[in-house]
Formats: sequence, C-alpha cells, structure tokens
Amino acid sequence: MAIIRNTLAKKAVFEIIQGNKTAMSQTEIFAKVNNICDRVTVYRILERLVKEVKIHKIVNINGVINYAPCDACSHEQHVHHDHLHFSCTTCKKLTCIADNHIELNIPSNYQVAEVFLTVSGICPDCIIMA
Amino acid sequence: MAIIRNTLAKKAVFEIIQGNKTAMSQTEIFAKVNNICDRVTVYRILERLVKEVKIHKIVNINGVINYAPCDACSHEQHVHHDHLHFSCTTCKKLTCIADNHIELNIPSNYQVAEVFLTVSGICPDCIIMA
DNA sequence: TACAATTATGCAACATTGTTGCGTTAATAA
DNA sequence: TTATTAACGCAACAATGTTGCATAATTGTA
Repeated sequence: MAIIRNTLAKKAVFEIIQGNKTAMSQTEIFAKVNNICDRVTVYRILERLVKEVKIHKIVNINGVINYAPCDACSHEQHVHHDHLHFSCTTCKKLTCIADNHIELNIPSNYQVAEVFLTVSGICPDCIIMA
Repeated sequence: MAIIRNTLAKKAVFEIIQGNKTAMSQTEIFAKVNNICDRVTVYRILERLVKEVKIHKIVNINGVINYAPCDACSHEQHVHHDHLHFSCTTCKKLTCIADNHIELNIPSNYQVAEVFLTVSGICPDCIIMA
C-alpha cells in the first residue's frame, strides 16, 4: 500500500485551505501557493487530501469545484446532514453554514453516498456592497 | 425589450430535454440535436430557456452543468423545496426525485435565491449492473 | 405579401478547468 | 547513507464554456 508523504507543497495547500473562511477553487489555491509548485501538483495534492478525508469537494452553482476543510462534516454514509453550502451568485464564494438538519425521502433502490445541500443567493458581504 | 423567437433549433432542444428521464448536459443535448445547429447555438438556447424558466440548471457532483425541465420545481424565492437530484457516481446521470421537503436554517443576512439538494451515490440501473 | 427591425445563428478564436504520460526529484524507512 | 517509490515538473491534451462579428431568419407592420 502507498505511503503518504507530507511534502512542503502539500502542507502549504492544506494551510491555505484551512486559513480561508470560504471554500476555495484550485485556481484560487494555486494563486496563493506562490509558485511553490506546479499547477498540476496542486490538482494532485487536492486529490490526495480528499482521499485522506482532510478536505472535501463541493461544487458551486457554476460547476467549479471548491475545496474546504469543514471538519464538522462527516463522510460516512448518511441520510442526515448537518451543514449546508451557500453559493454566492455575485462574488462566487462558497461558504459553509452549520446547524442544518434534513430528512431525506429517497427510494430504497438508490444507494446513497453523500448529501450535498447548496443554497444560491447573495451573501452578506455582497448585500452590503449593493 | 427583447422579443422571444421560437426557432426550430430552440424547439428541438426543448423537446430533447423534455423527452429525457434524466437531466442532460450540453454535450448530450448537442449530440441529439443532429447538427440542426451549431454547438454555440445550443449554449445560447439553453441560456434563453433558463431565462424563460422553461428549464433549469443543476450541477452534478463532477461540476458538469445539466438541464432539466422539472416543472414540479418552482423558482420563486423559497426556503422549502420539494425535490432532490440524484447524481450517480457510476453513469453520471442526474435524476430528479420528488417528494422531499426540507426546512432550512440560514442566517437572515443571507439572501436566498435557490435551493439545490443533490445526493450522490449509485442509481438503480448501475446497482443492477454491478 | 413585402419590408424593416432586430433576434438568432455560424464560425472562428479564445479562456478556463481539469487530465495524462513520462522522465526526474526528493521524502522516508532501513 | 542508500534504496525505494511517492511526489513533482513539464508538456501536451481534452472537455466545457465564452466572445466578437458578420450573416441569416423570424416576426410585426405597412
């Protein structure tokens, strides 16, 4: 089995994601990584961090994949979920919002893995600007 | 103000979307449109149909934007939602599932527009195959 | 029915996001 | 210190989506 290495670039990427209030896209992360590594490496690091369950993927309403630590979120198979993502249509930022609990009603012939609850709209910062 | 024209290509695209059980991506729609129009035109037609609230966008878990008629879904500002999207990790198909009702708990300084509830997993067709 | 106004289209070119192959570098265990 | 192999860089590619502009086609009106 593969041994996981903790490289400089990987640490940097993880710290960037952790230090940000909102979820970040690969583009945003790469911009902050300050050429410590290649564009492709960022993709591969993100892939590994997802596999290690240190971060997770969320898709915003434009289809851009974002990454967030969001340790509040468990990744086990579940039908209950405890948080939601707010996708701002103005600034495109994706924010985790806690304290949400939903009950799902899915036919039993579907095998559920993860639940994604995303709300689009305008975030507080952009409402102030308008 | 703009006058909406009902062109052949637009009718064809709309009928393709309506005739499909699952939500479709631009690529799938373009494949079915049988060269009646250009690739770019399909994008522009989809944009118009969304604006006219005849179809709506849903993002699958890979970030690919899909379109569905889903007339069961109202597009007014609401905190209640009545259906959910199932995104199959195997065949990548996106299916609308009705009869779901959720209560959201979002801070009042956020302005909510739409609610997207997507569940990933394996759809019945792919479970049979496995 | 023909015409004018303007919406819709085609084409080309570009932008962004994400992926793959392969030779090289470097982290970790022994 | 060295061997193993995970991680990386680079280049090239693939998929998806966007923009500008000249042309075609639809629709209301004369």
